[in-house]
Amino acid sequence: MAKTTCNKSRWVRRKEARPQELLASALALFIEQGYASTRLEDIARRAGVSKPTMYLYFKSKEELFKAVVRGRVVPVIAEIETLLAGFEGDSAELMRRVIMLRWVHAGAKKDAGLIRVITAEANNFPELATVYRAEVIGRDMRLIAKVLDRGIARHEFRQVDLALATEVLTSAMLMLTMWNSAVQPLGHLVDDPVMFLEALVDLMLGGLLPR
Amino acid sequence: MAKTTCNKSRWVRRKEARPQELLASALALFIEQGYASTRLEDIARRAGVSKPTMYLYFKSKEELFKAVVRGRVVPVIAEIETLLAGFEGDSAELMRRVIMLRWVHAGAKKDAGLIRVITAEANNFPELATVYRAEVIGRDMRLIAKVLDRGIARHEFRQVDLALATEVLTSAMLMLTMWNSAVQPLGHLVDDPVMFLEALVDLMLGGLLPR
Amino acid sequence: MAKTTCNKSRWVRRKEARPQELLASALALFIEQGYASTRLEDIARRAGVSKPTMYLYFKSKEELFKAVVRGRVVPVIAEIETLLAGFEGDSAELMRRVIMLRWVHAGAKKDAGLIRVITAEANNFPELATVYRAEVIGRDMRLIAKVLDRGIARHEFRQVDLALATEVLTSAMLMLTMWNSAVQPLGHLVDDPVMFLEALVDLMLGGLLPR
Amino acid sequence: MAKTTCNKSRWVRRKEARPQELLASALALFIEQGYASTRLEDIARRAGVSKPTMYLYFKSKEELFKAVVRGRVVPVIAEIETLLAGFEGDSAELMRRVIMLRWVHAGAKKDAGLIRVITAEANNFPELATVYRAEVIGRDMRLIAKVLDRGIARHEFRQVDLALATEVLTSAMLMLTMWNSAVQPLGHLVDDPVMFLEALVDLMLGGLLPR
DNA sequence: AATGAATGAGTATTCATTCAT
DNA sequence: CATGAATGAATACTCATTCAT
Repeated sequence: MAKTTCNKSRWVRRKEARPQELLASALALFIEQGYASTRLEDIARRAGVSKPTMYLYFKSKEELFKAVVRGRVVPVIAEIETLLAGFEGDSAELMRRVIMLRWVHAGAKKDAGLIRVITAEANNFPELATVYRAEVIGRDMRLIAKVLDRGIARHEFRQVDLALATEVLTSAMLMLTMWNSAVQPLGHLVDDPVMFLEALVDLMLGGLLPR
Repeated sequence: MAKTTCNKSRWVRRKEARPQELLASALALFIEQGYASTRLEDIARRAGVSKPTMYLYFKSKEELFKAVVRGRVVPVIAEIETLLAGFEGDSAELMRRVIMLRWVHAGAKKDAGLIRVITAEANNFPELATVYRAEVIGRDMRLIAKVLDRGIARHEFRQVDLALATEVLTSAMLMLTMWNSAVQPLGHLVDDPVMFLEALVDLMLGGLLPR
Repeated sequence: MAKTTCNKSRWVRRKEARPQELLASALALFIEQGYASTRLEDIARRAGVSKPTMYLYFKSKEELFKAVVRGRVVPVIAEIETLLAGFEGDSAELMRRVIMLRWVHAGAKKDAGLIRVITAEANNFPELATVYRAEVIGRDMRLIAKVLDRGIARHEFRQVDLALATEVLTSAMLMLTMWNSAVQPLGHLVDDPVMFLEALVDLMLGGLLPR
Repeated sequence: MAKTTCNKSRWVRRKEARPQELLASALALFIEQGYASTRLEDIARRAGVSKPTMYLYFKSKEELFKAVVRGRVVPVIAEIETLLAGFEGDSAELMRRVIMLRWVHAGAKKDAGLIRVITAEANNFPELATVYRAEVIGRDMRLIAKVLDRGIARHEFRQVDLALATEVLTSAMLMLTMWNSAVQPLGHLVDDPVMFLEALVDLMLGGLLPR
């Protein structure tokens, strides 16, 4: 059903695809240039439509931005959550896998750069920031928290403060995401994301102190 | 005697102070609203001058922005570096102190939010991003790297990869800075910065695994 | 039937006509007030459109000016050239006719005042001046030169220096044009253009010296 | 008296020289760039003073311009007039001399380009144009008219219309002046001013028709 | 549904002009 | 007298948004 849309014609398919094309175009440009610096006209052109067409689907530039953000809110890490629901094995390994998966499925993708835009526009779009914080980042954190919780419960991890440890881990991951998406000019804060993440996990698990 | 400059006329002359006032005003507004959304007029008003006055000191909005960023480049953590040059004692303690100092002296200040703006505008102002990466963030990283290096040399730390460990630690710190400056609407990613940093240090040093 | 385009709404669409209307408006105002003193807004208003509309057709005030000038370059005296191609009769008469025709068809028209603007802005728009000199004035001169050449070849004129004689004749004609277009305030340098031209021809042909 | 100004000091001399320096600077720049495009600041700099200084001597940019023009009104051709008052000899020769003198003493000088500016700004500064027309050009014309009158009276010239012949001759001369001052980009309408003038005189006197 | 054409409300920037010293 | 500092009033240009087709 739903997804089977036996498109009567290419034209009809277009009609239904338009919003998605616009959202994708907007997302890409917002990430590249920021919200304020991105011209509606460029978004339209990139989506292969004319400027006024956007107004058929979104009430304003602001609404378009909101739609872009909300579009990211839902689907991101749902899969990861299920994937790991049934995991057996030690929590250190689980942690490693979760973090890597989350990177591959989300952080590494170009779209992840949206977090940069939202952070930048936090004061101009408070509600957006709030929603994003709650739905996207919050979900990330819950993911991490679960793993930590499991590790502690199973005495595989020290009894650290759950909330704080979650924050620390998430911070490093998010920073990687932001930086990685900030394209060329910032120069890699991080040489190789995967190695960075491995080091993160290693340090988080084993600490600096010799044992 | 006499001429006790009681200037209360239409305007006041303060050649010396003006640039600093303008830079401060611009910095505050850029952090609050981002580069593109900040109107020159607002910067001027906040600095207590009229719009054209800025052009007496800066050639354009862009130059003003660059000056703002360059102004941050030099002084930030010079003090910390000296402070710690003569430190005696174990490296774990040193790490704790460095991170806390850096927070108090730099990250906690409102100005630190500039990193958000630069990250956001990285593609629009590549040179700026490069400079900032090299001069400001780079210095941060060198600071951390020194501590790690010392710890490893003295066998107080495990023999981790220096570069990667530095990246991990710095990332978490920078994320804290960005988030903390993103004011209200993003909601605290981090409840209490100091506790966050303590947790960071604790985890970094001791790891999650029980010993 | 039906849709008899009775557009009386906030604005009207006339893609085809607009550029010409704008050019005409700009030409008139440039001639009246000069390039620098003419405000884009006035040009727009006079053309019955809003300011931004001009940017739909011309990239900048400068481009608009260039277009105005280039628009004059082509068509001016083409007709005269053909008209006179087949002329039979003595060269004195031909000279008289050419000069009068050129006046009626070009110099007497309001548009001719453009030469004043171009002369005034010669240093600010060198390329324009060059083009105008070559294409418009140059054509005028070639016209005159042909007549002179013919007269000399047929021994109807003295064997004067062709180039110089052309310059002299053209100068007087152009001055008439400039002055005539400079409207009221300069006071007529010339009382009656036609009489002026007749005197010019008469003097040029017969000279002052009695024979 | 008057002109002997035994300047007490260099400083005092300065004070008296200032207006002249400003006028000269303004004249040069107005000729080069036109009235509207010339910035007060540039005029001041070229005169070696600061912007506000001009306001000590002239009420506004407009007044400065007027002063520039009025300054030209008086002295220009006074000398020529006297020089020729006592001329003996035939009028053809007189005509030649007058025109050449007038060129050397006035038209050839850079300042003569002012006529271009005034022509350009005729509509914006009507009074100026009127004054200039009457005082400067008018004097030129009277000069020519005298010569013509003399020639006709002495039966050395044909009995042409005095006013019209004057206009024709003056036009060519003025055009030469305007063009010559319009610097490089217009390309010489006239290859060599002196040869141009010789041709002018020759044609005016002898005409094109063979005798 | 889609768009070419048009515009209102800005925004950075310039420049003649004026204070206060 | 002279000027560094400051500004009000413009002006070119941009951009999100809307109309009419």
